[in-house]
Amino acid sequence: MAIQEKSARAEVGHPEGGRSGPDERYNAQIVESKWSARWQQDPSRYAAERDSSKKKYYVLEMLPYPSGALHMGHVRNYSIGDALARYMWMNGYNVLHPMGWDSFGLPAENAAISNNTPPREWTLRNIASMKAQMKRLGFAYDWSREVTTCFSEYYRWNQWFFLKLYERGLAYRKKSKVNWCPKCATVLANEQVVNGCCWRHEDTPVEQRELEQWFLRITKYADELLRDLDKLVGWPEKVRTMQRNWINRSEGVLVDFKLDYGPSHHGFGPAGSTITVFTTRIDTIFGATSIQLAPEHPIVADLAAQNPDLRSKVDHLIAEQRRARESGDIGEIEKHGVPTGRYAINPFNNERIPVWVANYILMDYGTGAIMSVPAHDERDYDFARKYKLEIRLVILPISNDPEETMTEPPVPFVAHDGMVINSGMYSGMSCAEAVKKMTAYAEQKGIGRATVTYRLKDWGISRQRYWGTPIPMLYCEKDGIVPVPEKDLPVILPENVEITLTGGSPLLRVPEFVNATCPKCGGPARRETDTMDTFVDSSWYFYRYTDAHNDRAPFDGRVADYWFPIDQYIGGVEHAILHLIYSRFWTKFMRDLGMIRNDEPVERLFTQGMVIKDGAKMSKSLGNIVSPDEMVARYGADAARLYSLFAAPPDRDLDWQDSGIEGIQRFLGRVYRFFVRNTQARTGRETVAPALDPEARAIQRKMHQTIKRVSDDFQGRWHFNTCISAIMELVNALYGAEEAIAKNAIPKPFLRQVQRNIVLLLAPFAPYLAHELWEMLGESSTLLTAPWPKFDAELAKEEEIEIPVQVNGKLRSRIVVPAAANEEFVLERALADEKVQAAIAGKKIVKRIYVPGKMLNLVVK
RNA sequence: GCGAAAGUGGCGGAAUUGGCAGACGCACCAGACUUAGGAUCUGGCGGGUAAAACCGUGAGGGUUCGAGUCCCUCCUUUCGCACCA
Repeated sequence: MAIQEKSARAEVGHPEGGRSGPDERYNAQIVESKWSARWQQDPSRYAAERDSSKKKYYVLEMLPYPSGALHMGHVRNYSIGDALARYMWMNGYNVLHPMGWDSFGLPAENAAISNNTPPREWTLRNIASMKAQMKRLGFAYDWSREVTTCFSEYYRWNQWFFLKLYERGLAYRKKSKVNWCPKCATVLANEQVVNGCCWRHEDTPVEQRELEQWFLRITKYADELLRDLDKLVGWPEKVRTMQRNWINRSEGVLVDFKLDYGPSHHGFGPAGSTITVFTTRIDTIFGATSIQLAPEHPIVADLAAQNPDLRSKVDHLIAEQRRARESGDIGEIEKHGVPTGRYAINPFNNERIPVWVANYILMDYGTGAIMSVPAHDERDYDFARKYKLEIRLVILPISNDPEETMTEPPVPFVAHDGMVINSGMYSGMSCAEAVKKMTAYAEQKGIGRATVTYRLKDWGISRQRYWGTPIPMLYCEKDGIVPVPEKDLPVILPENVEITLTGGSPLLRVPEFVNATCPKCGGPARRETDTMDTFVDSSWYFYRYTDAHNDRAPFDGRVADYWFPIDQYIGGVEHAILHLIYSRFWTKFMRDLGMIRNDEPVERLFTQGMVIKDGAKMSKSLGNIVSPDEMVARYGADAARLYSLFAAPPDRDLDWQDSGIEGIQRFLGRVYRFFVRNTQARTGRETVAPALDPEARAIQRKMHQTIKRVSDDFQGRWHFNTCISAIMELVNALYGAEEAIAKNAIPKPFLRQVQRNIVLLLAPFAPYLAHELWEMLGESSTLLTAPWPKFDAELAKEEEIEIPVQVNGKLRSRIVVPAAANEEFVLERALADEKVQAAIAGKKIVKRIYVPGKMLNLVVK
């Protein structure tokens, strides 16, 4: 209520007033509606040029999910991107600044269930309202290139890509353990599991299910995805590290240990007679004193089949691992295990070592089996201590001191740069040498091979959901898995589908969809009813912007070639390993298809901080949401945008304060009022007199300094908060000069130049006010492409500078000297200063440090 | 546990290269204009003092003529990774 009263009153303004009368008051609502209406009339206003001779600049903000309304995080993201796009326009670039909708996904289905609205209708309605919000906020998007991923014009190309992947063996179907979110009622990719829970439901533990699924062979590009991270120097180091960790390449050796169950044993189970372990430390193999298997290892299943006691113990370990995974503190659980009573032979020394099952061995990494070397691995050490297994030292530290080398190190000794001992013919070698020789030996004897293991797994893209891209595959009784022929694309997602979160994919219950004809034999076939992960949609959408209406291909490679790579991509860090790794993979695949020539999609990446309120991330459950609509209604779009840039540097979290945006609103009003009071119609000739009075000169200096500060930040740190401070300082200086203006001490043409530059500096940040003032100045050119102001380094220089004078490092006085003064002059003035004299009285100057233009320090005794 | 970033007035934040700590804004205080102020303008605003001195950038050490900034130890917060063999 209070809010409404307030805004109502602000809109009307107040009939009377002190210094600022009614016509001086800045009414953002009226001014912004006026410009908004004008901008709508020219849809090609922000269109990128085709066949331009200008240098291109592709600036992109991550496309939103059409949830229904923008939140402040969006506003911040887009305010950064929009400021940059406008800055680049003003610098003469051919700018591509598009926007679209990541519009497939589960929330649409949830909405369908809770409000009985079809997902498509719900989604399109949301898009319409969010698009209106974006327009009201004044973001300069080229809407002629809008991409909506839930339209068949778009998702048919997802299907087309899928066929290409399938042709090249990069899409395959396999039955495997997959992550299942019970709330989403669908499978999740590894990347979508966060701390053992669903990425969308942080309190819902992910379950494991055995399902037939489609996978994309992203691991084929694992090495390149890792290697090329080094090239991405325009990316935050943090994101590169996260991707490196996620891919987690490790070089090692697979070694076969033959099972030796002894004479009483009758045959092996279906899993065979060999345990293959993966190790990165084959040099320690003579120190292996047991084999440890993951509880879900097939050999364990064989052994447990004959041993009910072992079965129950193993089941216990499996349950424990699952609990740990779900609670997210894998790694914290205590290590324990059970002996199987069986043995395996170390192929290097023919030693019989016991086979155990341990809860710290993961089935989904390496081979799910390790050789345990307690003396040289911390986990193996803990385990061996607990179960009294032998700890055998086979590596010694190397030191320059010969005596030290021979000293036994405390175990576990995990260094890689030691010397091998107790290892037969390998004793005396360095670790590195032993690794080489032992690997060669294993390969020669056929008992092992060098290999590379990744944590990165193939990308499971099947989703048992309705609102996504249908996977263009058919199952024929006679011909098996058959791809839908390219000419039959798109496979259209049917409408009027009953949506529930139980009973598998909703498409299963649509016979017209499921029942199809096999293109090979003409017989009956069943259509794949799973849809694609929505991260497929976002893996290549930014290529579509370059050629958004192509109906013969996803895009024209020649056009994409002009625009790619994206010069600047801006979004939240939460996509560091999801979207940003998938889209790198997709780019490499498209390159290998011959569609594009770039290896990477994004030249520079910027991850903006979150918007925080009262110390917590804005969320509905905490009730600390600030609605952009409300901010626009109360303070205007300019104020909302400007504040989102002013409150903190863009890479840091932003603490939203309502009183802060009021300050920004005041600033905009101050600028406006200054223009209203001091703008005069342009006279014919406008040349700025070369010599200015000191008061005008001070303004001129400040103006050039401000231009420099703002320009520098766009080129460098993007600390728009300080840019805006700088503009505020310039405006404050003009307020201080109003008396001088009144008595004509500031030449009018010069003042006009200052005003013009202020508008240009404001244009990327507060486009509405900037346009209003541009018009007020009588400018007829398009502000969007008006040249960015240049600063003159000479004019920005101070003529007189204040030099702090320190005595023994303590500030004692400040003296004002001409900027060009030399050291002798500064010293002379300093020594003449009373306070300095007092500080050095009776002492001798033993040293002096003069930093030209910065400070003078006298060291006295 | 490992790794990264951060810690500055009542608050958001400045100080880009080791060189005047606290720009700019908020809040607050005072004055002006006012019937009125939640508008606007002007001034004040780290602590301390009558004024100075002096103290002050998470804590403690160090390097330096000089440290918010560099080095060492520690604390706190946030983020990432976490039985990865």
